[in-house]
Amino acid sequence: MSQLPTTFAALGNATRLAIVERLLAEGELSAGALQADSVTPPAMSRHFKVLREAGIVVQRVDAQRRLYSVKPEAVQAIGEWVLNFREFWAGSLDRLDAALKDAK
Amino acid sequence: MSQLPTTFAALGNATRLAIVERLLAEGELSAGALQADSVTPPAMSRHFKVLREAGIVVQRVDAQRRLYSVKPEAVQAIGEWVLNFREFWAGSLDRLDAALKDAK
DNA sequence: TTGTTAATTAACGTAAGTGATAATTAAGTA
DNA sequence: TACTTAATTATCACTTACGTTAATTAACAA
Repeated sequence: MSQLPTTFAALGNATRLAIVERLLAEGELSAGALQADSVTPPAMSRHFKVLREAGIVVQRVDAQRRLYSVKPEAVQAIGEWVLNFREFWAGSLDRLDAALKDAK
Repeated sequence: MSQLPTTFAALGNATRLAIVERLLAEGELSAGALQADSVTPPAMSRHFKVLREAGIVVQRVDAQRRLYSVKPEAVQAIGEWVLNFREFWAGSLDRLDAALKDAK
């Protein structure tokens, strides 16, 4: 069974999407560096857990710090889902198919 | 403000993702044709509402029937979100950028 | 050892999501 | 006018999601 619904659900929260976008833009960051002003650390911690369990991020331990980064496969899976329906885009996206394969 | 979290949240449910996938693969379908065995019609109806309010599908009325179809922009927005981080894919997806623009 | 920093887990309250059955609306059809 | 079909809205029950404060774990520093 596909875990795409789980992936989408995890990204279906503004705080978590912002976390993922920062990690994609800036690379590996600690929980503290990702801390949002609008939410408390415990709440952030549970958002990280949701992202981990959805297979979107991985955690690396460095002393007291927890360093997070995005798993490329997760974002790639979304890209491929969009591509599966490329006929919908007037068949103009076939080039992406090869591009995604190259990235593997 | 972006409505991407709303889009992802709407697709973060297996029943709704299945609805969207059928509409993408088969085109416009009625609520009845989309009816899943595992859920009751009222539940399906509310799933349609979530998808409508997220801007993912549009409803067209034909007598007693409600015909649904996917809004291309919604899927396109997801594709563009993935592309925004194409550096993450080793910069190999630049061709998709043009492809998505062509589809507009 | 004691204190500080970083992050998580525990416990709790409240809001939102999801499902069911029953009732309602609206449009055909006999 | 009934009757049937298609779908939605109303109501209710239950679960999950999300946020808070307090407590705990783990690692480093004085």
